[in-house]
Amino acid sequence: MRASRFLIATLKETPADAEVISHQLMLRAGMIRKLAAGLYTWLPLGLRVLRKVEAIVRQEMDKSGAQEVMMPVVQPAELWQESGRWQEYGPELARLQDRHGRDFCLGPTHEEVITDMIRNEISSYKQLPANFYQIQTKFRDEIRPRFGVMRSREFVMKDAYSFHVNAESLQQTYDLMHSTYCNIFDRIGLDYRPVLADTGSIGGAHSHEFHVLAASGEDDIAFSNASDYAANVEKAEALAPADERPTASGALEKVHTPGQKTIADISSFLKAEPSQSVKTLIVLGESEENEKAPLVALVLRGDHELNDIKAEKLAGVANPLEFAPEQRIKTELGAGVGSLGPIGLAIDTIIDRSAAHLADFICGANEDDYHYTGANWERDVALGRVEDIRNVVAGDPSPCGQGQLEIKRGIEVGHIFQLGNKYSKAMNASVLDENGKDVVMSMGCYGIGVTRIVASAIEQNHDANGIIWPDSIAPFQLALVPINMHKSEAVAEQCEQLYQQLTQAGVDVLFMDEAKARLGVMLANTELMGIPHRLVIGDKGLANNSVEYKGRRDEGNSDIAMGELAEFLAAKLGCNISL
RNA sequence: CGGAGUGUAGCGCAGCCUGGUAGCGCGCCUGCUUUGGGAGCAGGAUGUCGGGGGUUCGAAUCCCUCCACUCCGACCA
Repeated sequence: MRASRFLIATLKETPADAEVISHQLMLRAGMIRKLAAGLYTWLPLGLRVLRKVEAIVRQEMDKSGAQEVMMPVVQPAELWQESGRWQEYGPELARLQDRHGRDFCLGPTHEEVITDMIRNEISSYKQLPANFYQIQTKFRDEIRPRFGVMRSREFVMKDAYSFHVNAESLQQTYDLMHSTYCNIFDRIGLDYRPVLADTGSIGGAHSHEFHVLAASGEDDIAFSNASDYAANVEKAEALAPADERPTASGALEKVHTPGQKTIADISSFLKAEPSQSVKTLIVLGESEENEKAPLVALVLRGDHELNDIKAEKLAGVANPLEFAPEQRIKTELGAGVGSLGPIGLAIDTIIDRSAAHLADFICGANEDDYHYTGANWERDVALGRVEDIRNVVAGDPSPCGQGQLEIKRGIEVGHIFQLGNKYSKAMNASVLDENGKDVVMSMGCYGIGVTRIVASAIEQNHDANGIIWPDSIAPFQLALVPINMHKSEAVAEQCEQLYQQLTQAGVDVLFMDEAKARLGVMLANTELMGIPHRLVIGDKGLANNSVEYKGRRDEGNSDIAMGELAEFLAAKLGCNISL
């Protein structure tokens, strides 16, 4: 590509509304432009990267045996009503009507459409297992789009759906997708981890997320420092402490704690560690329709955080989790939220494993401005139902039994699920088995955020001068930079010849052929755009029969003799070049 | 939706408090000079000052209202 015929839309200054580095650099390098909140135009430079990511994803999916299809973005409401998600999905599902008043939505995902297709097209177990994928635009009307294409409303996703006669077959394809995803992220060159995950609103049993590790990530990932165990913090189990609970050593005492409400208040007021106290959260319990939900108390150690997802899955707790209104707490429990505790509490109480392990702890006395010290389970209050309801923290023992947990931030770029028969059952998608009997298919689904990969690659690969693309997805492999081309026929000729030869060898070259462009501008642009390899051709070098090479991560230039250039570039670019 | 903030040229911003000719830097166009790391000089183009309403002789500036966008919390690839 000749720079004179390519839109180089670099910016010197960082646009004010870009927060994270990948968003800033994508704007500055001229990859994307914002059209409206969460909607981006991909400029030629950005699209080149996006296409390279797509190509890798497509190759690896094809290699796994999956078949590519393309489903509509606009989907009829009937299918969503059939699966129940027309109601379940909420305002994130963008709905619209056609001119006849028929309801449609913009597809945020395609389980319904693929299941509809499969139930019509596949009727025998002999056609299974089968895995279909597409790379396509999705629309989710996110509450708060942010970070550029990292969380946009319209984005490109690779989504795949597999169909099976039984759970074993599903597990096989799931494992195959797991390794396919690893291949994809390995090839792109990302620092990532597969982690155990919650299945969320898509539903199903087993699930892994693939996270790119980056400080700007929106998820917390817990890792074992001694094994390859990794899980989303939402999902990571907090084990019960292994040792015995200490025995009570002090007497239960009620102390006046005027105005001390938060754990931090109480701890400093009583000169105790937050970990020596418990906090008591009141949430709504499960209820029948039209019935007032009962209150349920959740008891955690003072320094721990409630894990909503764990809590709302428990029997007796409303799903989704909802905190009780303060007014109800006050009237029904007789004390405000700052003074609650398990002792003498007349509602169902669920105690976190770590809180259950405390002895001589501090808790609210269920009377405003009073707390207990020296409280002990069994002695002062029955130790009722004990569950895991907290987020793990760094230093917790790993649930795998080896080592301790560390916590890092991750960007979710892929997610694989075993859906089971959630959709196939609701939509009556079945095949005949070898006995001629109807069997509802099992399904798996597998997503990759293609646009998000582009942003996360930048999050992991940049410096003060701009983007540093991994070779696998760079918009151009090599920048060809002439010095004073308009003055030197030798430079012009040599560049033109190199450009032709490299292009013919299949190398993606950006030839900075704008005659009067200043060197500094060209160099700054190639660095900002993150082009991994660069050749600078000038009269001085040519006089010595050499050109200058610099890798994007290299400290300085190296002079390459013309005679050795072909071999040198072939090694750098991993392809055959003859000059 | 709740909380915080911002809308002035393609981008980054000043002007607003205290009403009176719409500005600066970068970018863009023309010419000349320059050319081994974001050039210099000279000339030039570009604005419904987010929209609507009000106050006023007069509004970018004051008041009301609507809209958009960004950031902090719940969603997810």
